[in-house]
Order: sequence, then C-alpha cells, then structure tokens
Amino acid sequence: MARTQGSHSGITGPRVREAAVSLFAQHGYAAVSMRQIAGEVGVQAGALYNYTPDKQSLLFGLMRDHMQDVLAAYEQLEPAKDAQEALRQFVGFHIRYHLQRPDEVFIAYMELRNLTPENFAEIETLRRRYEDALEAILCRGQDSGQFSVADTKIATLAVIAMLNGVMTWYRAGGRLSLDEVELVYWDMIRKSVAA
Amino acid sequence: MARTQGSHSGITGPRVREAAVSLFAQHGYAAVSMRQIAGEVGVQAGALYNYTPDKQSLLFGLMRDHMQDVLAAYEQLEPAKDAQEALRQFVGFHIRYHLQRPDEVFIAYMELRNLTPENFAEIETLRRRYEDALEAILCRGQDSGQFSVADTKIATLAVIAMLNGVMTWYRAGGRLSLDEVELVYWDMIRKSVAA
DNA sequence: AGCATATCTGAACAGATGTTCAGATAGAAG
DNA sequence: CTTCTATCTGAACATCTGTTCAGATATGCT
Repeated sequence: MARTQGSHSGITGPRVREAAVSLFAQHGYAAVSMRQIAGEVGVQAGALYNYTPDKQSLLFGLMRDHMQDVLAAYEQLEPAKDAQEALRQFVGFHIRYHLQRPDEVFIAYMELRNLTPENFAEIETLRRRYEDALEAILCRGQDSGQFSVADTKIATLAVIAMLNGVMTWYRAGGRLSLDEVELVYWDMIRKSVAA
Repeated sequence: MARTQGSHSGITGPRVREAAVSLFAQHGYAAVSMRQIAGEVGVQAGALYNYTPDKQSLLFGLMRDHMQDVLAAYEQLEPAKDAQEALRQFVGFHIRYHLQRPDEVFIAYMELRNLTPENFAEIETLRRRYEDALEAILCRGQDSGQFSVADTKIATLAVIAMLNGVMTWYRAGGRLSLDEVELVYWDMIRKSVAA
C-alpha cells in the first residue's frame, strides 16, 4: 500500500519544478522548505535530491530557464520595421508572455536577493539582455525623431516597471480582457515616449 | 567588562527597528533570524522581546508606521489648484519621499505575503488610501479634459508602478541628480496621461 | 546609602531546517 | 523468471528557528 516506488523520473522531475514554482511564488523561497515541496509532489524530502543538487540550484534553475525562455520567445519574433511598431510589439509581447507565467515572473524578480552572487550575476546578465532590447528600440525612435525621451536608460526601466505592474493586479476573467489591457498600456506608453 | 545592562530602552528600541529594517530589506523577512537582528544591535536575542511581542509584530509595526508616515506627509501638502499641478506634486513627492526611505519602501511591498491575513488587510487599506489619492487626481484631470486615460484605475497603478521602479536603480551620487530624475519621470508621466 | 525597576544575559525548549544515505521497491531488460 | 538499475523511503545528522524565563546588573529615585 505504501508509497509507490520505481521509475518515475519523467513524471516527478517536472512536478518538483511545478511545485517549487507555485510555492516559491506564494510564500517566498526562504519561507518554503524542501519538505513542503516534497509534500506537494507526494514524495519524501530526500527524493527531491534526485532532481536538484540542492535548494539553491532549484531556485536558480527555475529563474535561469524562465529568463532564457523569455529571451528566446522574444528574439524569434520577426523584427518590426520602424521603432513605433517595434515598441508596440514589445509591449504586447511583454504583457502577454508575462501574464501567461505570472509565478515564474514573480519569482524572477522577487527572489534575486536569495541567489548566490555567481547565480545572481548570471540572471542579471539575462535580464540585461532583455532590457537592452527595449533600449535599442527607444534609441532607434529617438534617432528617427519619433520618440523624445530625456534618457533612454531611465525610460527603458520606467517602461518595464510600468509593464511589470500589470502582474500585481491582472486576473484572468476580470473586468478587462487581455486585448483591452494591452491597449490601455500601449496607449500610455506610446504617449509617454512620444516626441 | 561584559555586556552593558540597565536602562537603555530609549536607545535600544530604535536600534532594533533600524536593524530589522536594514536586514529585512537586504535578505527578506523569512531569511532573517531574531539572532541576526540582535547581533546587529549588540544584544542577545531574548532582549528583543522587550520591544516586540514577536517577529511578525516587528514586521507589521515597521510596515504600518511607514505607510502612515507616507500618508501623513502627503496629506499635509497644500492641495494644488488644478489636476496637472496636483499630478506634478504627487510625482515629486513620491520620488523624493521614497528615495529617502528605500529600505522601508522595499519592505512595504516585498513582504506583504509574510503578513498574517489581518495584518495584510490593514496594510492594504493604507496602501489603498495612497492609491486613491492619485486616482482622484487622474479623475479630476479626466473630467476637466486635461487628461485622457482609458481607465483611471489602471492608469493609477501604472503610474505608481513606474515611479516605484526608480528605487531599483537610483543611487545617491549617481549619474543623475534628484532634480533630473524627477524631471525625467514627470515628463514621461505627464505625456502618458495627456489628452 | 540602599531600594526599586527597567533592561539584558544565558540557557533552555520543542520543533523545523537542508542534506545524506543505506536499504527497500518497482519497472525494464534479458 | 531473474537481474539490474533508477527511484523512493525512512531515519538520522548537525544546526538553526522563535520564544520563554529565572537570575544578573546597572541605572534612577529617595
């Protein structure tokens, strides 16, 4: 009757990651124990160590994979012709992608301080690549005279901060549809950088 | 020679709170132990319980006092005449006040999930009062035709999210002065809600 | 001077923490 | 059916957790 044993690597592995994502997002990395994660999966704590060398690596793996997924998804979009078009593309992509993976996104920017210095540096590099993509768009529009921002670096961070705010309140099936949300944000961002 | 004892309530009390603010902001509530806080103050862990009934109350007290301070400081500003003026005042106040207390602000929105439900509700009420102040400004400008936003509630959250982003990168003595930072953000926000 | 009180120490508590590992078990391979 | 191996259990480990409290100590008061 006891617990099932044997070969379940292909099943348990993903479930460990799913449980970790859900629990880390809900209570925070430091507040979640390996035993809680194991309990969610339906397994003893020791079994987790077949899938991660330690707790820190589990967190880091989740964050790194998420950032790489975001970058890969964004970079395979077909490049827009002009800056305005590219900015709209970025806004739409960011909102939709992030609302599809709220837990991963939440972890990726809430748990940075719980990474070891080396792991932190690696995540920051990936995040930086994403920010640079947006800054490149702003610079392009600035050069072409379509945009007018006092400082492209700050504008980049301001736009991303604004977009990230959507995750704090948006709930699927709420007052506004995804299309409406995207439109509202696009409207504000378009105007905020306009010449 | 040993540790000093006797009457130090007026000194130790604030130092406990300062240490807690600093450590919670740096590593997160769940990752900081009472012994670490005590060590920072130069006292044994048990002594902390002269100043807080428990760890949760310590966190809650810091967050509640911070939110009340923010509200009190904002509400004693003399009301601006028109909506545009009021928005500018809000932006300036928010940036300057928050950059003066980065740790408290950081805690106030990072540690919400570590509050008990009752404590969470109380903090949310205070936060809501602050957001409502901004939304009232946006509504005023919307009515007067100065502003044009698709949704005042979302615009409120978007503006605050954008402003909060300043704390993730601003460092005193950096590339830009406080005045410049305020100007850059005011420029973007003014345009983003403009008619 | 000595008394009273606020403050701190130091040890103790019950339980939780991340991690390890020998041994049990189930499915795959022959 | 047997053997092999990946997977999981269950117990153990050293250490850390928030919190309590009796006793020590210094300060303020008389």
